[in-house]
Amino acid sequence: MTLAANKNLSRIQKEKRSTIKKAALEVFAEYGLRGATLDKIAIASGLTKPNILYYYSSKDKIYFDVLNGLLDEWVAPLHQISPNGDPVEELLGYMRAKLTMSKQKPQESKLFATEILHGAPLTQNVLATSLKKTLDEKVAVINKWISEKKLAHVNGYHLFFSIWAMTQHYADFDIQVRSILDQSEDDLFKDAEEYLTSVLLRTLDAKAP
Amino acid sequence: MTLAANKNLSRIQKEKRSTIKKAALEVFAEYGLRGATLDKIAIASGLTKPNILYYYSSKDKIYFDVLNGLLDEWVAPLHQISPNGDPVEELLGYMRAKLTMSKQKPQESKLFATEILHGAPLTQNVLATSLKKTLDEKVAVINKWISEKKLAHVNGYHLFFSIWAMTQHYADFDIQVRSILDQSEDDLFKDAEEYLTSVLLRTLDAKAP
DNA sequence: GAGTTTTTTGACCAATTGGACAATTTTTCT
DNA sequence: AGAAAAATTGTCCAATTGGTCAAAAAACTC
Repeated sequence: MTLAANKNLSRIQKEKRSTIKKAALEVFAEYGLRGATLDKIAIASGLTKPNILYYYSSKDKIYFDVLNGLLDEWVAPLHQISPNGDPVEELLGYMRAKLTMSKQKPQESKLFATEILHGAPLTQNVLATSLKKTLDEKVAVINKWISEKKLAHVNGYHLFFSIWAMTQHYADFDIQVRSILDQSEDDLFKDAEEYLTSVLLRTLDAKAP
Repeated sequence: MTLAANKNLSRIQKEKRSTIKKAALEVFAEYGLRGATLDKIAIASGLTKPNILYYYSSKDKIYFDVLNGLLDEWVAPLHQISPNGDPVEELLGYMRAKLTMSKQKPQESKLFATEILHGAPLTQNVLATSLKKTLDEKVAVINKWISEKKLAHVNGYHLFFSIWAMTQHYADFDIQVRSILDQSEDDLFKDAEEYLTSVLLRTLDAKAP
């Protein structure tokens, strides 16, 4: 956790804060920080505006709290990559975890994308410290694997960028994807996984030029 | 052009509309439609707010005009893919064109991303008709190439999705990329092109399982 | 250069916004 | 049950917003 959470909160406080965060996620994901209004969050949560401000002293505080909850979740799958596993399997697993997040938590992905797109006012710090540190470590693992000939010679940083980009695309740009492909969600993600698996397998295969 | 443009406009009208659109692109790309204000556009353009409203009757009209100019540009490289060229070269060229756009027109990319992310209120129509039509054609070309054994057996739609995602990522998420990689822009895009070329070459190679 | 049209602007307005606050209601604790 | 604490809400406010309008200033025509 980035912030001490649920410390000395009553049952009602925990419930209401959770209700507010859930509603706020919907609204922020759809409208962004500046486009979201307390009235919209109030309606989405079924609470009154002053009641929301009783739990969060400002709109920005809500945004901060929602976003902080997201960041940990966003980085989490990265920690699952084990230096001891099979390189290709580890990275395929990471891609699948990210793709699953896109399917099951599209709002979170969109909110994160909006935040970065608009200058990452609240996250730049975390990106430059915590995320960079974790990623540096994982890229070191990649480079070790490459030196052991277990992986094709790829740029580790850009490998992760491309995995992020390709998987999050299905959440962030879902409207575009769905304008073009008229499939059920399950079929779409099945095809996506198949395609991405094929791309990664070919990209990472140590036995290629 | 999506709309009849510059029809019977005086010199001043052309100049001022262009000034407004340029300033509006900056502001919309940074703040989104709802976060952008006429005051910000006024300051960015050096005009007064009523003067802007003399040329565009509303904020939405400005957004509409700016976005429409973008859409053509966004789809254009797709038309350059020729069924008669070498398949891999054609698709590599397309990827490079999109990557160059990300480098040279990041604001356009961000504005487009924001629009899609927030539900594509103005573009959904274009996506579902014009873009879908063009993409269907190009995927047909891909499938022809595959049947001629000139290309690996890939899902054409997801191939394009991944090219879009990977190239636009460098514009849309530049803040994240730059938080992690502390390079000059030129070096960054050189590495990106090298990596993406390698991914595409391996993904598209007809002589692989 | 007078007259007409186009462009520009200061002052203003109504609606929406984030937020304050006192009063009321509900919950909790004994 | 009754006091104290916590939760809820109706009402209000100042700031910001998109947009109007009449008057002034420039630009263009003859």
